[in-house]
Amino acid sequence: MKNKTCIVIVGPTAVGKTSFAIELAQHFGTQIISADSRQCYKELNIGVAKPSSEQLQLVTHGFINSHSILDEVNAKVFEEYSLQKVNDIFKNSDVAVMVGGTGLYIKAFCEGMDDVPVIETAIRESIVTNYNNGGMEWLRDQVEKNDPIFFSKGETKNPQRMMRALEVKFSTGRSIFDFQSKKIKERNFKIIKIGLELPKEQLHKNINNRIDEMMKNGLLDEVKSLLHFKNLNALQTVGYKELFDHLEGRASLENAIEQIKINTRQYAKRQMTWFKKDKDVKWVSPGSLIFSEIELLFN
RNA sequence: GGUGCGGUAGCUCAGUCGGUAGAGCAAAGGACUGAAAAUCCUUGUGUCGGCGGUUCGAUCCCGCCCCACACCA
Repeated sequence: MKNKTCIVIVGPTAVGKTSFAIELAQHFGTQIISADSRQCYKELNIGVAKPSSEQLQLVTHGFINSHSILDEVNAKVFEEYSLQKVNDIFKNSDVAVMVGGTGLYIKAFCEGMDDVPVIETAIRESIVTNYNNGGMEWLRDQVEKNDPIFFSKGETKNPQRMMRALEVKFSTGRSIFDFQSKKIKERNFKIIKIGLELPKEQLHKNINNRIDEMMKNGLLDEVKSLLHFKNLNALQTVGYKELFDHLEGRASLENAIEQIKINTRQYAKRQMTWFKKDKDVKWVSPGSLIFSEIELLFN
């Protein structure tokens, strides 16, 4: 019998996850683990809608400001980080709260990633360089030659997936599909998933308001200070990439802001596509759920 | 008032040497096990500005009108 429970709060950006999770954590007297692929970077603040310093003082948050944009962060890193963190929390509490919008990270935490050996950076870099020079033609050619299994079953129009397949093949001699067991890892605690949902019009209103707020709070200055790092993976981020375009003369400020709003809506849509597929999620509208109802879900 | 250039999908525009039309973006839906706020896939009927004329047939040619922009007066 599992006597520990992690409540996982999911939902699209700007739906109200942060404050909901804080209230929940306070109610249970516990801590929060963020599951957000951008809020973990200490250099990114306004544009990633990080909890305020006041909020961070109310409840201890893991995976917030825990990494640098220079670090390599990915789903596997998150799995290891979050499992350790949740077990720390369980030493003092029966309940932990996870909140975030990065579906893959939450999946990694709940179900685990298959173990693939770490790839040498030299291998990865040479693939990226070759792809930049040779394009999709080179990539498809290499995948067809080196990993026919992936070539027949994988996404052969998706450069990121193909590069991943290639680096695994070059590094281990095996197809990435060999490593993918599709087995769900057993966790020694119970997981409850709650999805926050709003009507689309309301969500879009929240998104627009939030972005206008970010601009008032100085997002442009924050982005300016990060211009040198624009090629880092951590800065392939909505709110930053569009303002880089503006700072480098490819877009007016007005158009850049409009583009942030569009890209954020599209991001929210992708998040909903991901979370709606997860049948374990219990959907509620923010503010409508009483904590005692959540306790009922424990059994 | 005159001349010129336009008026085609929500937006920007292409096109049909006359046989009722298509790209990009947006939008909608979806996928996604080490970049995931990333990456990728699928989906295009719209009085082709209005009214007439020519024609078997007009969004395309002709006439008039309306609207926008530019220049000249």
